[in-house]
Amino acid sequence: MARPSNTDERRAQIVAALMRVMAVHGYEGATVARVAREAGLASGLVHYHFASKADILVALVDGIAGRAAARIAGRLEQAETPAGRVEAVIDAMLARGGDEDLDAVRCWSLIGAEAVKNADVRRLYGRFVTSLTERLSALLVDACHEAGRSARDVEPVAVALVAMIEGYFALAAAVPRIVPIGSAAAMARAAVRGFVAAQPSLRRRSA
Amino acid sequence: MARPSNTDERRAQIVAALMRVMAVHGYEGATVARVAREAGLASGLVHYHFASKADILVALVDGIAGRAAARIAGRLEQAETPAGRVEAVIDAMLARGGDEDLDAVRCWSLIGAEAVKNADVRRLYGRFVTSLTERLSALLVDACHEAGRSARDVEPVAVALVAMIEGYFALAAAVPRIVPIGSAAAMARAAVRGFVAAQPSLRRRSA
Amino acid sequence: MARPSNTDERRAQIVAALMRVMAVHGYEGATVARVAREAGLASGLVHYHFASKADILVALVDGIAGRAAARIAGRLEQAETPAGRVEAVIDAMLARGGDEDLDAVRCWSLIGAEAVKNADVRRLYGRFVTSLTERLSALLVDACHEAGRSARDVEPVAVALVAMIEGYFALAAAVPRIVPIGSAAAMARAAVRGFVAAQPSLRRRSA
Amino acid sequence: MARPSNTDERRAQIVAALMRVMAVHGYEGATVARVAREAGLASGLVHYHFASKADILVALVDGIAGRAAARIAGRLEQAETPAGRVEAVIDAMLARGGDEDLDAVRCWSLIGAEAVKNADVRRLYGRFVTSLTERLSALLVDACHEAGRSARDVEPVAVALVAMIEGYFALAAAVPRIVPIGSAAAMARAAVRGFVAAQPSLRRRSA
DNA sequence: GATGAATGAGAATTCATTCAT
DNA sequence: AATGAATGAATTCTCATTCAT
Repeated sequence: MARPSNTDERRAQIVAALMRVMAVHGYEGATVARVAREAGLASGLVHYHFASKADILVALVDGIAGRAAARIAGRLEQAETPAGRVEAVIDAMLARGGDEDLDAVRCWSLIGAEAVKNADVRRLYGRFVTSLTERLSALLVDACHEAGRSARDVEPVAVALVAMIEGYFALAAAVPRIVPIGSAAAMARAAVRGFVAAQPSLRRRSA
Repeated sequence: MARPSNTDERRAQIVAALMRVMAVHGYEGATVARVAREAGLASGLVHYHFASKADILVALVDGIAGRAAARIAGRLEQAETPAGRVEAVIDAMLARGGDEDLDAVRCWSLIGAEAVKNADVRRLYGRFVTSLTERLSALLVDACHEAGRSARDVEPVAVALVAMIEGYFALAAAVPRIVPIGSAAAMARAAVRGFVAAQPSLRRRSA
Repeated sequence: MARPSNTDERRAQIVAALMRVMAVHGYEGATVARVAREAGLASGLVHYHFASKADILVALVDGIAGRAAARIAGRLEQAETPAGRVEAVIDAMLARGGDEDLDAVRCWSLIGAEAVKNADVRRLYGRFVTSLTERLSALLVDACHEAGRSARDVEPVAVALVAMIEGYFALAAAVPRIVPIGSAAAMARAAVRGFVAAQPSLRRRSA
Repeated sequence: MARPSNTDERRAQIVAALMRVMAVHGYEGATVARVAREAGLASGLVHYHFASKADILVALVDGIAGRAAARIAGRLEQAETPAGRVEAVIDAMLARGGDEDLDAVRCWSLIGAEAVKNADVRRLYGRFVTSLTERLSALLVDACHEAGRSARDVEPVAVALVAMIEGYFALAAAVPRIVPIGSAAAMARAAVRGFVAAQPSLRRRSA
């Protein structure tokens, strides 16, 4: 009774503010005071809703990873062929834009760096990257089979794709001009095609 | 005249200490006091040799980038074919190991993040990445021509390669287990082969 | 008219919670939020019933001192000789146990410390200690007379007894193991006997 | 070379400042800023010499306990009889005065309270109190034997003496007026005499 | 060149208290 | 009465940088 809880909205508001501030100032530079000001809140309130600054970061990692997962799921639903599903994942990760996206990309890059020293972040970052790799591995197997080719040694390829994706994020965050517009997704798709084409055929005797 | 200057050694000592400390604690976590202790020096001395902490970082970026450039130059000398030269660059960046290397990789990943907000670092990081891209572009052109294929649209490919390289660094720094040993260079080479093979032939009718 | 006031119960509930929390965390460590949680109330409610945190402490001092006074009164009623009455007071203060008592003892010790800087607490603490001293003085006079001895210089003895009592509280609160079980009241009684015995006799020549 | 260390003086300076401030404001009220101001130092310097505020308190406990031990040792040297040695300890603890002493007494009372919740302080406080008790026990044994009396059950007496001493500190800190001047040591001495006199004689058959 | 003490501007965090509901 | 969100001042602690020696 009295005072219905608005914790969820407040937390979201704070996390969003952290993302915007962090995209400009980095994680250490995103002081609680700055985040609070960006969110239009008193700084004490931030700590009312989050136990520590590190917890806001964790929530941000969760949020960005969750939205990426949602985008992937959405695109996968509409894909019809195995190869299309691989491309759906690639597009979900690379074919996007907009200001909020740029902030998210910058933050994701900073999060990868934060993972080097912060165990919680490392766990979440590692979980996301690992699950992305596993999903891509599975889809690549299907894509190879559909093309009548062996699916051997697919995992390093999935890792390479993930590396390329993460690398594009790093470049977009730090040296935005270097990535030709629209090239990222196209190049990743091409890499997949090249890989599938290079796999040995399974129909040796059918010729 | 009395004491011969040892500034250069001292600076190198401090930069090396920053690299080791930063690999563990990140840039903000690498306090001047910690760096000095790691270097075995009094903390005041650090500021005698460097105007600011940021300057040490700049020297570190220079150092890591310079060593990478040297490795590239060394491998290029021994390469004999255009394709071999592309692979030489890839190997120079990805086919390595050892503890010092892991520190360097971690730092490079952190440097990429630092570039998001620090203009000096951004400039150096951007310069390195840009020059790597341009060099790869040129070598890819040669490799395509050698294979009798068109060299159109080579630049996005170079960028994709650089993204993959930077992405491997990010993964190795944050989620070391995920990259199968030795797979990074192999995958990058494969990607190049796939790209060249996919380019249209130049000699179709000249035969 | 609608809701019957429950202020008294609520206040008691809050004071009891402060005692439990304070026994563990000290007064500063007993945050209003912790006290409210311990009492099972919303933190805002605490300030509905008490103007300030300091007021809860004052109520706690009152409560502990009041219960001690009640115990003294109870034991005094059953004592029949002057010496027995002195011992009744000693026992009321020292011969007890139980968990709630340990909390009270700890709090009383903390209250003594708080009195050093907090005027309100000092007043209440001083009032209790002073009245205890005065009562003991009066009872000691009776006990001396009953034993046919002079009652000169009784006040410092009463103070010494009070000091011993307060000191036992301090030790029990901070170094519980050091006080042999049951020894406190016994030692205080012995001290009284020793004192009375040492007073000059009044009837030496009257026989 | 260069800058000879002055850490010891600085630490002593800071500890002394804490004692003065704490005697007025309590431990929580003795903010690092206030202590620094009292010591005439920049607040950062306090943390250069002490890792935490709690560490200053620990040093203060050490200091007060150490000075008490030194006073005891000094008086013991000059005592010649067993009974005199017990009184030497009592006097070392109770027969003193002066402003610095009042601060120390107040602080010691606060320290006893702090021991309730702070493990480090509890350890030091307990160690002091325990060693005081043991020393008094041993001296009481000698005093009893010298008087030709049994030394049974001496330990609770030592504890009672320590309780009285600590209690006098508590009273002096919180309700200074209540203790008649000079009465504390006298009463403690009297208590000891009463105790020894009450012990059974060892020379039953010599009569 | 070298040392390590000194400075002081923040940083995260806590918390009594207030207030809208 | 009751809730729990909101405020903002205060606190401990950190740290790059400066400086006396």
